[in-house]
Amino acid sequence: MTQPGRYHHGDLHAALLREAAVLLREQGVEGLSLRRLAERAGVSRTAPYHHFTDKNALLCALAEDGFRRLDRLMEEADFRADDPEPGLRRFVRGYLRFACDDPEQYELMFGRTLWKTGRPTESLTRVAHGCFRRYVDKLEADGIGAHLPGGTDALRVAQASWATLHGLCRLLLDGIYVDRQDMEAVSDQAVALMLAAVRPAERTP
Amino acid sequence: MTQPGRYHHGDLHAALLREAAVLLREQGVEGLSLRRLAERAGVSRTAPYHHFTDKNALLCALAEDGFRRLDRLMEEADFRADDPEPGLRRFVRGYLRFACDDPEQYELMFGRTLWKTGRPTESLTRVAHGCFRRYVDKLEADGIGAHLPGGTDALRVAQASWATLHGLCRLLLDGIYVDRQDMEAVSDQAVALMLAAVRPAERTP
DNA sequence: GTGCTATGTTGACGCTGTCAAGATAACATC
DNA sequence: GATGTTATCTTGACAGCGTCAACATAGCAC
Repeated sequence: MTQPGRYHHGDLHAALLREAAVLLREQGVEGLSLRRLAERAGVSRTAPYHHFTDKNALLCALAEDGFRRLDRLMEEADFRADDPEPGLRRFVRGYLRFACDDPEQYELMFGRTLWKTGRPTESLTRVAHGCFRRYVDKLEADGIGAHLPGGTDALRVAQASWATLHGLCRLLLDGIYVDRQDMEAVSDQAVALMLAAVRPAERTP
Repeated sequence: MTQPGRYHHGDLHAALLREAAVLLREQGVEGLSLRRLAERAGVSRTAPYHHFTDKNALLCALAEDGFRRLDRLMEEADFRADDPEPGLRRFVRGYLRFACDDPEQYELMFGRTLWKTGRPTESLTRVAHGCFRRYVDKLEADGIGAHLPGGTDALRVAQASWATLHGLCRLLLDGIYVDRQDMEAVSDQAVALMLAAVRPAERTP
């Protein structure tokens, strides 16, 4: 595909994304420069600009792939109404594993690079929101909603619980207040937290 | 202090930190370059290197200031044993306000820039950990520990609940799954989550 | 005054993203 | 098959960045 003698690359678009994913995993966003990327793909510095309007655009495409994988993880989630615990526990572990398997990818997906500094592509926003939407729907459809006390929106539970997961991943990956060896215990604690959220009505005053 | 005719600045160290805080607030970390900083302080490009070994060192100092302010917020926290809710609610609001008042500062304090990419100063690490330590101690001393079911460590509760707060801030500030107008509701939900965590023993099976 | 040290200066290097202008290949149309 | 259009890739250039080396100046101890 990348024949050396050819003036045209063949499928630079895909090659760039592929190489970018590798570079991201190995070096993080900071190590991912368009120039180095181009070099690895055996192409000149500015060639990528014919396939991505921007560095931002390329990163968005990369993050989008990540969200699609995360979405697949979402599909598999199953919060059974009679006892949500095992499903929830499996989901939490899956989420954490996703983040820990490729920290740089997770960072890119949820980090400030895209959402704050750069501007997220419309396409990226759609996929990312679809992923969250699926989580909310899952929570509702699988009957969690039925357990909620009056006035508590499933959306709020979704937001708060996702925040817990996300915060855990960030603290873990950046190594601030949680480190790798705490992971299991804190993960369990997070599950307990989230579980408690969906049945606060059972609390005794 | 910054008299134009003088060769020596007078107190460049402090001036740099002061100007850096402004620049950070206005433009974010991305807009904070040493060169621009030097220019604003009315000094040449490399002058800052006589006061900070590195850009990383300067950022660490900046973040350290933030942690000291956060620590003061920690001191004021008061989780009463008989009913932790109002204290917890006040604390959560305070934390969120802290993050929202100066998002860029919060980002710097907890972001990847310092903890992952750059290397945090020993001094920064000490202050940041002290801040968390105080939270754990507070939880324990204020009697939350007494409510915990056997085997649940206050440290775990601290980690999980801080993760919730942190995740909430990140989602909020980066504008991913939570936006400003959800803040109040999600904040309440977070309080409920954290509250549930400290009295799961009261759950009925 | 003499020397030492802290603090400031300019020059330079390599890296970055990105634009402009030109070269080449591929492909559609005649 | 020749021609024109378009997609793709090239080199050259620019401004910005962090940082090092070499040099200049001020302040302070002796």
